Amino acid sequence: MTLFSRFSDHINAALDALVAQGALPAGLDRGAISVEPPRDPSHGDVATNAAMVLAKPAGTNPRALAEQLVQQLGALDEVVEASVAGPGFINLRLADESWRAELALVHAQREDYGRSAVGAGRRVNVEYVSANPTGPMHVGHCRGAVVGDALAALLEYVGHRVTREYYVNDAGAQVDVLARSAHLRYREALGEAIGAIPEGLYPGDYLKPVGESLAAEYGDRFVTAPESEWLVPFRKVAVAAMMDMIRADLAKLGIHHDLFASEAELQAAGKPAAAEAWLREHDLVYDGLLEAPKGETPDDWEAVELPLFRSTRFGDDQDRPIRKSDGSWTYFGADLAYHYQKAQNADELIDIWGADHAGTVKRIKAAVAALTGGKTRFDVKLVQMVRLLKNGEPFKMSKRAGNFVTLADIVDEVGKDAVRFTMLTRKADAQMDFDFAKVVEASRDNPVFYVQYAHARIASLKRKLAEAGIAPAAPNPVRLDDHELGLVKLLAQFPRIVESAAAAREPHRIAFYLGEVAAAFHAWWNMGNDRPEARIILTQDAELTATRLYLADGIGQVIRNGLHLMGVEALEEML
RNA sequence: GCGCCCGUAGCUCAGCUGGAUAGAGCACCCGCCUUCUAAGCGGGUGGUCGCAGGUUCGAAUCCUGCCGGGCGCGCCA
Repeated sequence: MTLFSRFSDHINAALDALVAQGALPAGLDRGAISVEPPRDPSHGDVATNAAMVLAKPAGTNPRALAEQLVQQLGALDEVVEASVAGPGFINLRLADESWRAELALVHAQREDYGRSAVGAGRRVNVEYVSANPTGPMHVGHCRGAVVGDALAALLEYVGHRVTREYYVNDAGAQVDVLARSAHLRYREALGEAIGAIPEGLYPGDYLKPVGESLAAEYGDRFVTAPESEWLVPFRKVAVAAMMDMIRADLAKLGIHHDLFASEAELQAAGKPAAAEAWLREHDLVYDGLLEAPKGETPDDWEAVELPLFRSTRFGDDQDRPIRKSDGSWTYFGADLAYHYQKAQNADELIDIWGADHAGTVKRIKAAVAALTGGKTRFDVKLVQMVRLLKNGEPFKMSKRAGNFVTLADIVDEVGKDAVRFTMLTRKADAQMDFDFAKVVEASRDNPVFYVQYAHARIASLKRKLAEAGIAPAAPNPVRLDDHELGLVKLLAQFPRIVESAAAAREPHRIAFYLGEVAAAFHAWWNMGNDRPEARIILTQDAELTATRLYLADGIGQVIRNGLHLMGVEALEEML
C-alpha cells in the first residue's frame, strides 16, 4: 500500500459516504480520478481531481462537490489542511508524521520499498531480443534487449509472473545460409584454401570455430558430399553454436531468458498447421490471390494463389500469406502459431521489436486477436534505432565480425552498466544517440555517472561515520526540517513511479526519476558547503547526524532499488 | 502512394495516459572549493509545445487535415 493508493482509498471512502447520504448518485465511474502530488508543492502534498471528474455526471458543480469532500478528507488524522483550489482541485497537506512514517517504511522494507502487488499474479510473457541465430549480437539488438529486460523486471516487481522468452528463428532460409557458411569453414579447417567468402554467405570469423568443431566431429566425409547429406546436421551444430554465442553476449549485459522457443520445433510439432486448420474453420484463412505490395508494383509481379489470413478484418492493409507457394510456412505463418502457443501460458503478451519491423505489427496483432478471441492483451513495443557516435562524430567499429559493431564490443568499451542505463534514458520509441565518449564521462550531463555518484557519496558518508567510530543509530526523535521533508516526499514518489512505469510499460521513467533523486541529493549535500551546520555529518551533534544519515540511507536505498530494476549495479565508490 | 514513430528553450530530451503559471540538463551570464569526493551546488537569460481547425469546465497530451524528419511496405526475416 503506497501513500498515494492509501489516499485513493480515503477518497473512495469519502465518495461512498456522500453516496450513502444521497448527496451523490451511486455507480459513477471513478476511473478518471487521479491522486497525485500537485505540480506546485506550495499547493500541498496530495491533489485530486475527483470533484471535477464527477461533478458533471453527478449533475452538480465541481466546487460544491469539492467542498463536501474536503469536509471529510480534512477530518483525517494525517491531513492537516484540506482546501479547494482553482476549478475544483482538492489539495491536501499531510502531517509531518506521515512523511516520517514513509521514511521509516523505506528502511523497514529496504529492497522491497516500491514493490507492489497490483499485477495480481497475472502471467505476462515478454519476448525480446529474438535475434536470428546467424551471428553475434550487434548494436541493433542491444537496445531492445535492455528495454525488454528492464520491462520484465519492472513487471515482476509490481506483482506479475513474468516469462522472459526468446524466439529462435532456426527454420528459415537464413539458417541454411548459415549451414553453408559453416561448411565452407569446415573445409577451411581441414586445410583447404577457401579464399574470399562468396557473396551471400556469412563472412564473419566467428564461424571458424564452428568449422573446426565440425571438422573434429565428422573428419573429411562431408567435404565433397552433396549438400543434402550435410545441411541438416551442419545447420543444427551451427545454430547451437550461434545460440551459445548469443547467450554469452546477453550474459555480458546481465540478460538471461527463461525460455528459448525454437521455430523449427514449433513447426515439427505441427503448430502452424493446427493454427491454419482452426483459422480455416472460422473463415479467417482462405486461398486467394496475393495483391501486389503497396507502393510501386514490381515489374516482375505475378499474382499467385496462397493461403491468406484475413488480417484486413482487424485493420491491416491487406490479407497476409501464411504459407509460400512451395507449401512451407512464411515467417508470419509460423509466428502466428508461436503467439498462439505463448498465449496458452500467459494472460498478457508483450513483444519487443526493432522499429524496422513496424510494418508487421498489424498482422500479428490481428492474428493474436483472432486466435485468442481478443481475450489476451497483446502489446508490441517498438524500439527505435540507436545511432553510434564518438564525441558527436559517427562511429564505426568492426573488431570481431563482418561489418558491424557487436554488442560485445560496446559492453567491452563502456561497461554493462553504462550501456544499460543509457539505453533507458530515452523513451523506447524515440531515436537515440549513443556516444561512446559521453556515456563514460564523469560529469553532470551523464546521468549514469550522476546517479552513481549520488549513491557513492551516500556510501562514503557511511564509511566516514564508521571511521569516526560513530555507530549508526536509529534516530529518536526523527527531526527533519522542511528541506529534508521535501527529500522524503520525493522518495515517497518511488512506488507510484514504479507502478505507472509498469502500467505504461515504460522503464525509462525509472531512469528519469533516479536523475531527480540524485539531483536533490547533490543539492542537499552541497548545502554543507555554504553552511557548515547544514552538513550531514556533524560530529558535535550525534542526534542530528544520526537523523541525517537515516535520511541519506533512505535515499541510497531508493536509488539502489531503482538501479536494480534497471539491472544496473549501485556503486559504493566512483573510480 | 500507404502504414507506423517523432516534431516541446539555441542543442539533447522529460512531461506521471486530459489538469493549476509547460520542466530538466547542456550552452551562455553571475556567484560558491582551509570539504562528508567542487566528478558538485545556487541564481539568471531563454517557449506561438510544427501549423490550422475540432472535442470540453480545461489540450503539449484526444480527433481531423496539412507541413517537416525517421523507419518500413513482395511468398524476406
